[in-house]
Amino acid sequence: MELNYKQLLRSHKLKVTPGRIKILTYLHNAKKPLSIKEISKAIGSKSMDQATIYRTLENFKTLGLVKLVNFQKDFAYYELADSDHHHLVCQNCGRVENFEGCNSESLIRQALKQSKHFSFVNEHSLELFGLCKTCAK
Amino acid sequence: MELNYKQLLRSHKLKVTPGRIKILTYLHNAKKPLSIKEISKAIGSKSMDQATIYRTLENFKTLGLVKLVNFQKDFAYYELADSDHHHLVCQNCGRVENFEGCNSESLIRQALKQSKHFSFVNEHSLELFGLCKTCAK
DNA sequence: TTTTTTGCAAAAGGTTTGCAACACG
DNA sequence: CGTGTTGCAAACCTTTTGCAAAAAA
Repeated sequence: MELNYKQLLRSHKLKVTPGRIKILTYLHNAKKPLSIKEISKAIGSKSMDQATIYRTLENFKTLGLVKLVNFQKDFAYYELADSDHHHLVCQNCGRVENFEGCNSESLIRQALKQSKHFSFVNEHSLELFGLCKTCAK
Repeated sequence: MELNYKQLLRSHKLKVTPGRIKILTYLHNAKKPLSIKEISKAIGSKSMDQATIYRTLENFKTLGLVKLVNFQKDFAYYELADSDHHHLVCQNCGRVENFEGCNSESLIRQALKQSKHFSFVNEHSLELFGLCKTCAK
């Protein structure tokens, strides 16, 4: 497990450091997007400075290791870029559930057909906001 | 035109003020999401304080007059909530084009079918990021 | 006149940056 | 040992807030 992360970092020409391993491990275990605050708290603010966490995630994002997720909050959420899914988000309690099969190919094809000025789509963001069953009662 | 905005404001129990009319008019004319900075510059920072613009848009958003749009930037973009469309965004020059027909009903139906914990979706965000034809050359 | 709205200035909160010390390879 | 990485503190930028003055109804 940890070995995979070492290789992953090396393959991106990043040095293997305890902080980077911790962040990757925690993101993996969480199985949902995490805020910097959550990551910082989980890892321990004494063991890793916030600035370093910000720099690490920015770094990972640029290299495509990690995705920035839009939860309509005023701070950033990140998740590992290891699979293609989107999120159902509870507007009341913040619960997150993944879903797959957004059929982005046909969506993008259709958008480009309508478009006058675009011929290429690189990435897309899609999130659904509603209420989980507990909060809907 | 302006009369419509007066009625719109009154129907939401908001007082009609020059600033509110200006913001609605400018959003209408722009036909694309605008940042606070753009709105402030267009309206004239002397004629309307930034704090008031923030308060006005927050207000409009709560009342459903305006939508917050996710452009993966670190500041907010708003547009009039008068039609249902999404955006193609150029990652190089920032150009924005609208597209319609995202087929959200079937998307939402499919997501809820997969979901263990959700039974209701209230709203969704969807944006496509790529390169416009000019920047793709 | 009564209530809402605005301007101003200060504060808050998230994120970025410079630089010297440190650690990986 | 050399270069990439980290910690610390300060700076930055967007957004929010308190309060008194001004404007709408």
